Amino acid sequence: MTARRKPSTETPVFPKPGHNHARCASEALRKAEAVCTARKTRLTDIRRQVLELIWQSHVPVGAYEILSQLNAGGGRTAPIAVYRALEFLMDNGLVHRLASLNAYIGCAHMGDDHHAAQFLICRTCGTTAELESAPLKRALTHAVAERGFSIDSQIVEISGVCPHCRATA
Amino acid sequence: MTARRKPSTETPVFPKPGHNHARCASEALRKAEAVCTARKTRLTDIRRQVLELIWQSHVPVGAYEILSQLNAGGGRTAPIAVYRALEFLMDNGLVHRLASLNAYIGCAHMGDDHHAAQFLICRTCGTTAELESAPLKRALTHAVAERGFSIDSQIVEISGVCPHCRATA
DNA sequence: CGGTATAATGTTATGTTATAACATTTACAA
DNA sequence: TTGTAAATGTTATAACATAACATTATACCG
Ligand SMILES: [Zn+2]
Ligand SMILES: [Zn+2]
Ligand SMILES: [Zn+2]
Ligand SMILES: [Zn+2]
Repeated sequence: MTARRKPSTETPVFPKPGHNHARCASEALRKAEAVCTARKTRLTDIRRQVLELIWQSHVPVGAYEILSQLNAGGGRTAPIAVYRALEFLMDNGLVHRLASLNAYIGCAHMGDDHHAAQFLICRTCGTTAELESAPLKRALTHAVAERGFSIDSQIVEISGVCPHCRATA
Repeated sequence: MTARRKPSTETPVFPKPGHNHARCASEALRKAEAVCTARKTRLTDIRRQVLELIWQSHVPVGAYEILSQLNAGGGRTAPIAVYRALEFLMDNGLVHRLASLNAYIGCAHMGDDHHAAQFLICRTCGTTAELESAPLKRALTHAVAERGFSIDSQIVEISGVCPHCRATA
């Protein structure tokens, strides 16, 4: 009998170049609707548009890049509108901000109310994925507690080269 | 026989409110000189001034705050000069940038050529310390390798309340 | 339905952080 | 000393983010 890992403990795969991303995006939007319904918050037009633009890829996108895409058709949306939408999306756990890039990415675990995310950022293709390593989380919690420090929030952003770019290089 | 930890494995202490900080600062400047000598780089006036300003405390300081202190006596230094000094100091491992604060802090391990630092940031007093946890480093390295990712650089910034502020509250 | 409170968005302006491009000066060594 | 590279000066602008206040949309109650 061959031992097989349970799905829940499998190491997540880094997003592949040719994957069906339309599916990622539509799934994300569907989940976002569900989250907002559950939380009795409103996924308004502009908020949905921003979320859709963010989910165009797994590459983090800057606020002003979102803005220029919003205004591509001659719109006149102001920066603040984008930042307000981003604030809403982050408050509702739908989007994360990457401090090392000043950019935003869709949350891969909507509704799971994880507030502390760890990221892998490929410096070659830009693709970014959440790490979600329990051992890492434990090591971090332990190291911090050992120093008498109490955690509010954390940022873990790891920059490097993703498996696909390594293979291609 | 009471077991005592070896000094090298002792958990570093978070900077205490009343400590002799003048000593921290002078030590830091002395080490910085040594590092620059060893690396055959020059700790020029402006670079030293910026480093001294950064070492005024264990609270990270913004580039424009450094700038205004430099210009406090009627100077006319431009922002770019500060950024160039910061770039030099970071390249030489004398200063770190905190992405979550857009601020800079003196490196606690000058000359040890550690390029990956982890930080604890007190949201109450602002005091920030390097974590340098080997288990955390291992967990991180392992989690990343497991996903076929190769690391270039990493950011670990943990925000919370330091032991002294907890005690005071 | 109509009124009212709250949430969301619009509008304008400004604050904050960081870099580009090119000129000039300084340090150092051949 | 004189050529060269490093450092700094000067001016302008890019990139990221928020303040303050007006207006509009939404939901909820009577
Ligand atoms: Zn996808
Ligand atoms: Zn890649
Ligand atoms: Zn000190
Ligand atoms: Zn504190």
